Amino acid sequence: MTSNRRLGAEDSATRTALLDAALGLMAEEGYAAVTSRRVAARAELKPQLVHYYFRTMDDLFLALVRRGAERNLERQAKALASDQPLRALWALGTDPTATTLNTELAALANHRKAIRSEIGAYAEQFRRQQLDALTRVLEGHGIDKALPPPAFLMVLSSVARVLGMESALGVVTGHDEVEALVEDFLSRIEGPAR
Amino acid sequence: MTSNRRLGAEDSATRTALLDAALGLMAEEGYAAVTSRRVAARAELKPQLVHYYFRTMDDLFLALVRRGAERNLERQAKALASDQPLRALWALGTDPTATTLNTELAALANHRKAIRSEIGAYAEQFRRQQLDALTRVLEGHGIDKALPPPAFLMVLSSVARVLGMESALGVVTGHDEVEALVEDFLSRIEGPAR
DNA sequence: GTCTATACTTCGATAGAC
DNA sequence: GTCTATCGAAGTATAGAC
Repeated sequence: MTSNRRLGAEDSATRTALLDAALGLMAEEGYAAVTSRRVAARAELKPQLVHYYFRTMDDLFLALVRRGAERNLERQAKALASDQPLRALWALGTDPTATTLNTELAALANHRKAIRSEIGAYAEQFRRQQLDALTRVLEGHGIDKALPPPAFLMVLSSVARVLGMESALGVVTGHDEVEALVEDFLSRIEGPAR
Repeated sequence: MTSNRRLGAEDSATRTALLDAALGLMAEEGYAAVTSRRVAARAELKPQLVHYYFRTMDDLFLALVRRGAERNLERQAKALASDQPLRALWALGTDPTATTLNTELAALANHRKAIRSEIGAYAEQFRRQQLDALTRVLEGHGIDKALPPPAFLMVLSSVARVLGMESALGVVTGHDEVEALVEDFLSRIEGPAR
C-alpha cells in the first residue's frame, strides 16, 4: 500500500551519481556504510533523494547489483575473447577491487532474499559465459580427460577467488605453491604470459 | 581518555549470553544486525550491558572472533585426527553454517582494521594446522609429485569454500562435475567414505 | 562486580512543495 | 519530473546508582 509515491527517472544524472556514491562506499567501507545519508553526502545531495530515486535501500542495492553485473558481464566477455582467455579470467578473478566487492555482495546476499536471488542468477550467467568460451578453448588443447571443463572452471575460479580473499587478510601459507601450480597449468595450455 | 570506566568479568554468564546472541544474529542476519540493542534484546538484557562488558562494538566483534576461532581450531584438530582427515576437512569446508559466518567475517575484515589482523592471524593458524596434518597423511600415499601439499591444500579448501558460497546463492553449474572430481581424488587417497 | 538513566547521533521513510 | 521539511525509531556510548 505504499505504492502511489512517484519515482525518479532511470536515466537521471542524479540517480547515476547516487549509484556511483553507493558503489564507492560499499567498496571502501562495506555494505553497512551504504546508508541513505552517507550515500547522499558522498554525492553532495540530500538524503531524501535516495528514497525518491530508489524508494527503499533494498531497491538501491538491487539497482547497484544489476548495473555492476551488466558491466562486468561485458568486461568478462572481452577478457574471454582475448588471445589468452584463461590468463585473462585468472586476472579478473584475483583482482583486489572485485574481490572486496564480491565479498560484500556475498554477505549482503546471506540475509536479503531479493538480493540473493538476483546475485545468484547473475552468478549463473557469469559461469555459463565462462563455460561457453572455455569449452571452445579446451577443445583444441590436449587436456586431461578426467578434468571436464565445468570442473576445471570451478577449480580455477575457486582458487582465484580464495587467493584474492586471503591475500586481503594477509594470509600467505600455500600461496606461492598454488600460484606456481596455476602458472604451470596456464602455460601448458596458453603458453607464456604476453 | 575514555579508559577508567570498568569492564565486566570475562567469565560472567551475562557476557557469554551476549556473545551467544551476537553469534546467532551474525549467522542469521549478518554483521550489520549485530547492534547493541539487538544483541541485548536477543539475550533478554539491557543494551547498555553490551557496553559494560565490551566497551565498544569493535571489542565485541574481536571477542566473538577469538572465541569462535579457538573453538574451531579444536574442531579442526579433531577432524584432522580422524581416520579420514581429508574427507573430514572437506566436510568442514563445505558446512553451510560455517560458510555463512566466514562470509560475514570476511566482509567485516574488509573495513575494520583490528578485526582484519585478528582474522588474518587465525586464518594462518588454521592453514598451518591443516598443513601439518596433511603433510603426514600424504607422505604414505603415492600422490602426484607435481602437487606439493600446500598447493593441494589451497585447491581443496578453495573449492570447498566456493562450493559452499555458491550453493547458498543457488548456483549449480559445474558443481556436480567438481564434486565428482573431488570424490574421485579423495577415494584414491583415503578410500570410500565411511 | 553489575546494571540503569540518559545524552546525543544517525537511521529509513513519507508527505507535500515546487 | 525533481527535491525539501519532518517524523519516529534505532544507533553508540558514558556517567553514575546499586
